[in-house]
Amino acid sequence: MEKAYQPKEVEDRLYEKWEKDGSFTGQIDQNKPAYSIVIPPPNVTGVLTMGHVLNNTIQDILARRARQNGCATLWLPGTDHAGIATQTKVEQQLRQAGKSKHDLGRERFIEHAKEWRDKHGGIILKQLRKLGCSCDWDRTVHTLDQDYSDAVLEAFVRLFKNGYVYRGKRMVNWCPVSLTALSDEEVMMKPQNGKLYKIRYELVDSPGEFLEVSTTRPETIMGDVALAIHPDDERWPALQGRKVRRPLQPAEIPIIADEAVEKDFGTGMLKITPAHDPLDFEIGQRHNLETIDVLNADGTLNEFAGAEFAGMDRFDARKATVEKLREQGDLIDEEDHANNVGFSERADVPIEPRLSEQWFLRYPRVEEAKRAVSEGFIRYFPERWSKTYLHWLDNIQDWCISRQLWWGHRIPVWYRKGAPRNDPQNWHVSVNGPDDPENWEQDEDVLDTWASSWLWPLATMGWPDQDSMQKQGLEFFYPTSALVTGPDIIFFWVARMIMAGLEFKGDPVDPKTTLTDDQIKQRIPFRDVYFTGIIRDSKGRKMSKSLGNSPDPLDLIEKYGADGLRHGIMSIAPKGQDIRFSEERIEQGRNFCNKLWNVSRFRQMADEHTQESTQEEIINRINPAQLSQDDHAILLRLIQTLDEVDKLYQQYEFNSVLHSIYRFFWNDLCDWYVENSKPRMRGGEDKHTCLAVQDLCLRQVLLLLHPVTPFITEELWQVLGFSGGQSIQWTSPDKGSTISSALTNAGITLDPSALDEMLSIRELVTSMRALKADRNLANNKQVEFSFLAEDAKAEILTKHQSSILSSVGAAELKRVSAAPSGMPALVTSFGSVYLDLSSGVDVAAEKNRLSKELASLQKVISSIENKLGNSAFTDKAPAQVVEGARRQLAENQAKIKETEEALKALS
RNA sequence: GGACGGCUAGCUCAGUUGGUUAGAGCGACUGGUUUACACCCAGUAGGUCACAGGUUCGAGUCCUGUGCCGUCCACCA
Repeated sequence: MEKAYQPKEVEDRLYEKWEKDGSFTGQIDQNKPAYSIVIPPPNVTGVLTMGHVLNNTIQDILARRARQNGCATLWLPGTDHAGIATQTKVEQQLRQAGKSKHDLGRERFIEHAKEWRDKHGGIILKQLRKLGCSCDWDRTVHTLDQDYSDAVLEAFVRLFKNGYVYRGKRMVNWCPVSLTALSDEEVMMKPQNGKLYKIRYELVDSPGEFLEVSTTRPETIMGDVALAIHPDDERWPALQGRKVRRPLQPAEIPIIADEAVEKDFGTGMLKITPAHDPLDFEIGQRHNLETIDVLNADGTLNEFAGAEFAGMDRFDARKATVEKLREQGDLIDEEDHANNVGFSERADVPIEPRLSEQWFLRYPRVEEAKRAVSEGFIRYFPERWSKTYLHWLDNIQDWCISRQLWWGHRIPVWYRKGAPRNDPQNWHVSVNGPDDPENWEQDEDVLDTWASSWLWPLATMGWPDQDSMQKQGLEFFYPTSALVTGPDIIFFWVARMIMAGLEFKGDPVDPKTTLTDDQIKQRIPFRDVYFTGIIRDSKGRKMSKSLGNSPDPLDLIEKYGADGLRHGIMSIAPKGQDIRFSEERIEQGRNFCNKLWNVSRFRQMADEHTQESTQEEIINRINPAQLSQDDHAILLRLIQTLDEVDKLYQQYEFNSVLHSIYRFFWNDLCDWYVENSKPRMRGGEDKHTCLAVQDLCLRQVLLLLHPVTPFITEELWQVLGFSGGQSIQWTSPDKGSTISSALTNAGITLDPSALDEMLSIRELVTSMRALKADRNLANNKQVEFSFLAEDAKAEILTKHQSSILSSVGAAELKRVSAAPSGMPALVTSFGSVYLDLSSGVDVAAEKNRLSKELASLQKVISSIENKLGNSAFTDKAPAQVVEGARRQLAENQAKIKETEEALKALS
């Protein structure tokens, strides 16, 4: 074995073998419990980020643990077509070649985009393999696959037939760069420092008299169709029904009253521009006002804005209109104003509220979706996200699902040629289109990407085709066991998947009928949802391409190994908290693997029984008569750890899992047990027993760690001969109780007091080492100790003598009957320990040290005495606590006494 | 404006249902080639648990309020 673990020599080889052996294949097996996960499909042209590493490592841990536990396990991978993002990239690339999508036309553009996707796509799936992800790659799905596309259209058609889908002219969020409508969820509000302009409008019937109105968007004044005041506003008793002159594109517009106007904001007067503001649109509807749209789709002004501004970009036009108003004397005031502006998530430009014909979805099964989570049929980890989810459902708005793009699922609606489109009589809605296509033209728009990915758990398993569902095991694997994703897509994806599952899984249910609890349980797409945190850089900023603060996971794998990366990221991922990334953590993950490697190497150097070491065989190698207290203690700790880790895994407490394993493996097993086994292995009679105990521990540690660090654990599993010719993937760690009973059956009963004993011996060793270190004595300098203790304690010390000596670096630890004078002393729970220094002792320094010790003991004692002197405490506190305090008092008093004696002995 | 989360050692974080003297890793410092590992071992220093009240025999932990940081929702032109 190499001196240090070399991941590169192991990872690719093992991954290839696993894949070849079909380890990742999700076999339907009615004799086993099913365990399934569908991957949150990454953008097909995306590359692996740290977020993916976290997310997919967790999924892999769950999948591998399920396989170990004997489940029929499916982790289903795939990608989504990422409508806007991909189309934008392809268009960009065309533009560089001096072309636009219109030059190609729809068909050829899509062909082109597919080529582009196939060339640049799928990288991320290869990267996931590097990370060790155990996906069933034969079942990789893409949202634009034929079957998947059919499912998406089928869902649309069914929703349409049930009256959930409708077409309408409405105010939507328009992205002037991507030239498409967006859903509310795709709009991000950003605080902006803008200006609030006060503009005057002249009263038509009273020239020279003006009303003042505040606005942040003077470039839309040409679209004003009214001014509005609040009906109860007493400042303007007689304005209603009168008219003002619009200062740009002059026209007479009425003054109206509407409750939506805030009396206390600005001047209390609102200009109404129904084409460019959602609230104004509503008011316009109420008062039957006309709509003047002064903007083009790309955010430039159109001819209704007047020749002077037509063609100008909206932000240039803002400046120009302000100038014009200033010249006319209509600009009264201009002040700084902070407000929130909606930005397009993808293009990162302010969206325009825009009136347009779009397809909308009224969500199905909203009430059942709430019940699914509030009743715990679906469990959220951490639980608190359920509140966010429920709040959204309580305030749910219809979903604008049409996008003015070409890249995506084209809406399966055809209009009769030459007939008015707004009359549903002239519509044909079906998956395959009309039988006489020559008389119809299809809707130009495609569906929002999320309107395809919301079917992910269903459509990846063959829905809606009966044969495919049968073959792909929908009934077996659905509901999936767990979903691992970020809380940022609760609305985009999680909530929608739940509603889709409730609506589409199983036999259709009349929209008016509410689902029963049993139906809900069968239809939900997943049982547990684990929400990861967001990975931030060391300064707490979100990782992003533009900041360049996101490391390339592939570089990290190259440097630290996939296991190192996985271990590192998992150890810093508290449940649901954001994660502060730093490369040092990954380094620690690598170090952990190396430690595992080396303790195995140490074990192998002993060169015995490293073939065919099954659990039974290992236990048989133990000679019960030779078991030391240390053996008892480490086995007890092993059992504790097995139970603890199992519980933590079930709660998705991954960082605690690793912490627990770390403590057992590194602190207890390596630092203490293996160190203390060295003298025994020098040829003591109990060498074989000691090695067997090591094997037992190591074997379980590998099993516990395998989901997290699959490569190194598989490698060592083989090297140490635990395999019996089989991969580690199919063996689960034991429960504490099974190890216990296996030991009992072999005639081994563990002594429960061994644990405490080991801990106090370790404490003693620590103090003795510190006493040496204080005097600048090197660890390996063999010194002599003596101790003064009562018989019972002395017996224990004698029992542990050899490991104390080797751990501390001492030649002798002899019992004395009186305090030796002039020696540095240590008061411990075992009695007083004296360090024999051949050279002179700095008496003053020793006295100082002991006095400090005494003072701190006295402080502790007085606090306990206070407590015990308080009758309220002794009366009300549980007897156990009071008893603990008494015992503690006695112990500390004894220590004081000994310390005083030690002080005396110094002089 | 509303909701949620965070504030514990220089840094990153643990800290179960309130109960001994608040822990770990990293970093710092000191010492170290003992039959694995310097990607290691041993040890030391370092904390008014954000702040203010309250409940309690007892509060990092429970309650109320405040501050700061972060996230989400809403969107007064």
